[in-house]
Amino acid sequence: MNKRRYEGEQTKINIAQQARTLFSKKGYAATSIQDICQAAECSKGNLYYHFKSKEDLFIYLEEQTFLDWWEQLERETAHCKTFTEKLYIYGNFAAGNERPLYSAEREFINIVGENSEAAQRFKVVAAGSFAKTQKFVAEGIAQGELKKEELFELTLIISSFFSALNYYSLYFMDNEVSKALFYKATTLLLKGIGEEIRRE
Amino acid sequence: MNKRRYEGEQTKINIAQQARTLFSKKGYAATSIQDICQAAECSKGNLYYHFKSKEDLFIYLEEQTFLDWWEQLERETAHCKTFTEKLYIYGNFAAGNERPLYSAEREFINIVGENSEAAQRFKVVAAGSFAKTQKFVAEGIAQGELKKEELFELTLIISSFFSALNYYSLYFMDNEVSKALFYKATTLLLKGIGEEIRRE
DNA sequence: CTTATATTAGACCGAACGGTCGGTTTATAA
DNA sequence: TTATAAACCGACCGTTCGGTCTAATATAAG
Repeated sequence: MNKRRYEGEQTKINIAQQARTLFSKKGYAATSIQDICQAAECSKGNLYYHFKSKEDLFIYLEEQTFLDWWEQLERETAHCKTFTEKLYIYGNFAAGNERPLYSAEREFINIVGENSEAAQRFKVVAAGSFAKTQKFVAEGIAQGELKKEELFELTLIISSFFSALNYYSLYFMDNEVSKALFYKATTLLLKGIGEEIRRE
Repeated sequence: MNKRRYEGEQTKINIAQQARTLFSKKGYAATSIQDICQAAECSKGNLYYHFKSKEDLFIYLEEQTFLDWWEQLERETAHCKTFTEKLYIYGNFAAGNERPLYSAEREFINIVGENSEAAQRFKVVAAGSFAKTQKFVAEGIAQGELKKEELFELTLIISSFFSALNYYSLYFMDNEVSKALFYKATTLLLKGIGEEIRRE
């Protein structure tokens, strides 16, 4: 009972991957189960064998992506000495497609309903992600590289800054150009967009 | 042929208003025509008498909202002497619900298709809005209050900064608290989140 | 070989959706 | 008063969606 199990696992992974691409590209509602099956080259029955529902699949992706994202970030920032360096890497990550479900998240909540079980599960994941970011930001403050603003607010500002830039920049440019923009944006976020002339 | 015309116009306005609220709260897909009819207390036939389709209604709102938004902003910033003052007002605007279709926009494009006629019409509106913002930012640079960064990039950064903050802050707080956050965020955007200790 | 189980397929279902259509109401012009 | 057209209604239609179900197949275990 091994080869069978393995192949099934592979199928599940493949479905998840295709679904992630589609959800991130087309959003939650506009991606139908049929679309996913077509992309993954599997039948509907097969998909529903591996996932309980569309909601379930989405949340699975959300959890998965969240874990991968932070794991990778932590690995790549392990060698950094300053928080500033880490922030640039964080920005570079956000510029990529590594966590591409932003645009579908709110949509998902809207459709399944704010108080549904699915929304609750989703919020647990989101809260976990936010907590990670908050810890990340706290480090920056502790190291004296960020202004001593209220932690929650500062985290909200930083995380929304990057996620939005990702969201919007994809309208206009491809990934490579986007990364250059993110580098500049990180600098501006750190040093401000304002000219320093006035020292009132 | 007067009272009739007037009432018809009122009905249309009412439908648009209710639709706007719903779209901004629930998104595009999750808001059904029935929902809108129920909120506007009118029949489906009546809605389709005033609007050609759901797409049409959405684009109508987008145009309408875009015009109102800038008109109001220009009125309220007319007295400002510095760009900085204007930016705070811009931020305050973004914190409110005055242009609430952000979350539904990408969704809309996804659903109607990138190359559909509806998407093209939408993009005209979006481009108009972006052009306005760009002009706004250019003023800030010209007045020496913003760093002389590349105009397009700086505009993208600023506009996405505020729209995202709006998007995310609504997860956590109501409008009043949100406005306070936006004030602080504007300051940080101008002066940077980084601590200035190092002058390497 | 037989049996149990994991996996896959796709026809099918009811619900909900956007949109249509024939008909009704009502203010106004004649 | 009557004719007209704007404004409005809600039953209805075709389609698509998420999801189910039954049958078939492949494989491990006995």
